[in-house]
Amino acid sequence: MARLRSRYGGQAETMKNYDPSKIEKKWQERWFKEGIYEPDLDAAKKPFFNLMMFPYPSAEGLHVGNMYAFTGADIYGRMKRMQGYDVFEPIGLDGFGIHSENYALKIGAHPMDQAETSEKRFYAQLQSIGNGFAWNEHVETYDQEYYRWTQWIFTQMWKHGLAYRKKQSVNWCPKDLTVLSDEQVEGGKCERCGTEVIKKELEQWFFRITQYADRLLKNLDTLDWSEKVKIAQRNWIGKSEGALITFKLRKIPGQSDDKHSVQVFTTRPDTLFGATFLVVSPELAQTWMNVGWQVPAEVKKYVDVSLKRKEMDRLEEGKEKTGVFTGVHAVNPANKEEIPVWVADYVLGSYGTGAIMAVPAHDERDFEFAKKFKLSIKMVICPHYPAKTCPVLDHAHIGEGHLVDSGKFNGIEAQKAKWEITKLVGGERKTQFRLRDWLISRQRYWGPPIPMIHCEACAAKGAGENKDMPGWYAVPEADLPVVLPRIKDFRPTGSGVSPLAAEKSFYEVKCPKCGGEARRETDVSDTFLDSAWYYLRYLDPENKKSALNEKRIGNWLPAGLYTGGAEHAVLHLLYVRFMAMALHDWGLVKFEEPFKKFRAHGLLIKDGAKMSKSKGNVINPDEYINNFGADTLRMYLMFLAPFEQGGDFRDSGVLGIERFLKRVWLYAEKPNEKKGAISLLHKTIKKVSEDIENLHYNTAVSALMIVLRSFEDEGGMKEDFKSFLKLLSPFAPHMTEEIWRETLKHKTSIHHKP
RNA sequence: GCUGGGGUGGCGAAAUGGCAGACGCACUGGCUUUAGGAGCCAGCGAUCGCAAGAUCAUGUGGGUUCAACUCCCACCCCCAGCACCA
Repeated sequence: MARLRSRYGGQAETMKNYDPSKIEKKWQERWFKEGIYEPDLDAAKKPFFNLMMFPYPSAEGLHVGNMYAFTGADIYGRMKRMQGYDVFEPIGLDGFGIHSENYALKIGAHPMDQAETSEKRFYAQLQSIGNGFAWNEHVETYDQEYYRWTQWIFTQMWKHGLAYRKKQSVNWCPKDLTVLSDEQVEGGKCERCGTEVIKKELEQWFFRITQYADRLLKNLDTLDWSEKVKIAQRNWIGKSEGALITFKLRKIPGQSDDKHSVQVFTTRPDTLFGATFLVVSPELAQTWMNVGWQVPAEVKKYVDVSLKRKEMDRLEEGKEKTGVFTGVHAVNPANKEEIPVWVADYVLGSYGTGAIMAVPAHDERDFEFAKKFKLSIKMVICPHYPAKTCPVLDHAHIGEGHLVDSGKFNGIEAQKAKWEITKLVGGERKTQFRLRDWLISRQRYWGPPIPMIHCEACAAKGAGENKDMPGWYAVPEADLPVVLPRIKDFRPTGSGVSPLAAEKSFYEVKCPKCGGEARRETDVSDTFLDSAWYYLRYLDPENKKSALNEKRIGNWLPAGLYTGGAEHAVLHLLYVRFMAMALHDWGLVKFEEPFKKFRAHGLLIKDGAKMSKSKGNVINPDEYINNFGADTLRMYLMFLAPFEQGGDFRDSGVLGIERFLKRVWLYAEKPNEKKGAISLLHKTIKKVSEDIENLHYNTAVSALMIVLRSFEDEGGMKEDFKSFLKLLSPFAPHMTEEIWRETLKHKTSIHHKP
């Protein structure tokens, strides 16, 4: 970079004609003044909501990767405007949350001050990239007038029975003394300091996203989204059709009777006759111990050790399976055989019933476990039926076949006997999802305080807004927002509560019901709640009466295009769909799906690695904009590769685009007005339109280069050059505007909708 | 392990059944210039050849076709995400 700067930085002579530093700022200011990117939100006839994921301003400034994403989205929007749409392209800051708080901690600033600094810096940078942003409609998630409504949404969740509290284990980093969200844990280690994450039992708030699992899954089929994102969501939701089957327990140590039983979930009830043992999760074994079952000491020890480790670590180390026999036996309800019950950490407490029937002959994991502990393996599905040559297995047979050793079901195709066998043993069909409820509370400072109040007196009387959770009340709407107080020591406490729990003036509050002494919730909500509804607020950010402007929402949404990173495939993009469905069910919005079309952009690579701060290969766009101009950088970024593929950033490539734009500039000064190759221009108009529609910006740029060459060599009429400028204008909005209005003397902007 | 994307010159990439390498970077030669790391012109996959031209070439091995980067089968490698979900 230093070399490039010395090469071009002060070279007034070479920059004499085309000086982006002069024209870009000028047009940015004039566009804003003229309001050319502000559609009429109430009366637009052809609304097109061009939405892009808003950035979290946690780092030193805007990253060239952000600029890549925003420019790519902007080009699409600019084409839509040329096609006659009223394009609305807002931007904002996702400034609440752990990312921003961690950055403030790192540099020793207060998050409130840091937010102010970052906001100025980000908005200045976002101005400089030349997008057609609607600056009148920005939102910042840490703004009181914004989070007031985030809190309101929380209270609505509560009122509709979608918010609840439950004790649950969470990720805990013992060095940073903080809880971490799942996405901040990488391979069992803290994303920030690399310390082994442990788990901690804490009472937490959850949103009942699982209630929407089926709809979230089904609607995917109707969406025009990047296929990889849809697949990731399907896997994450993880629907399984199976059966719940009950096994009676016997010989329970410390229990005199045989009344107890255990229920398992299986997708393969057809293999029931082959179930030769049961396995329960350490969590379930713990509950048995809690009610006084006298299990052997080694079982107790195994359960203790397993529970101390995080589920994720258990899975990671799980090449070699571990487990112990509990001493308990169960009866296989199909053939009445008595089978042993083991406890092993390969069975998860959080999925299904926390217990499985093990069919080693037809399940890889059970097979491995049975081999290791020398448990019996009984084949009940024969792939070569009726030739009864089922050999000794060296791996589980999970494929198809006919049942054998299965009583009256012998000879039947396994798949067909599934539900018959379930019926025989009194089991029930059950659809199971992998999706878990959304853990929404954070024991941190920098977020919207959860707007809930707990009253001991009411709880004692069993009073409250939810009979399952006596004593809990939502903060009344008139009392919102619950303002996040400025406190001196905002560091995470390490004791399982938010720093707000040390602020008496914050948590001491009157009960909204009985008026007695009550305590405010001191946790804040997850930053993903802020971003689950931000796009709705863009349409009326100043609205003091309501979170949503239903009329405008009806006109502008679902959004025509949503773009962003694929890393949010199952986080933000799932939460935002869930939220839209909830709002839909409450009658506030008309759609269930907020984004008709979603496209994930690719990642920028530098020196063979993904750009990231830890790798030290992050590019700040400012230097490039200062030296070459935003137009050059925009166009260079788009020229790298197809937008959805990402690109390989290298300094030297910028020069090619700079040369091209200078030639455009020169040509505008001294056009070669001969007839030229008209059919080439027409083909190019078609190609560029199609390429932009498909987000193939790189080939659109190359087509424009070919046309310019043809103008230079063979000439082109003025009208043809104007067409060319229009095609170029989404990529280089400032320079084309300068030529359009200053050289060609047009009265209105080249970016005006026709 | 599963899922998705990908493998083409020195580099980023085009071409989705019809002259492989468009467009750009880098590089080489020339012109211009007081000079230029500026601009312009030309060349630029490999091998052989003074040249015309010939042969080879899109991860590997097979196949379909008059014709394959493109379609089919098997395999290898890279990137991203998920990962004992019963």
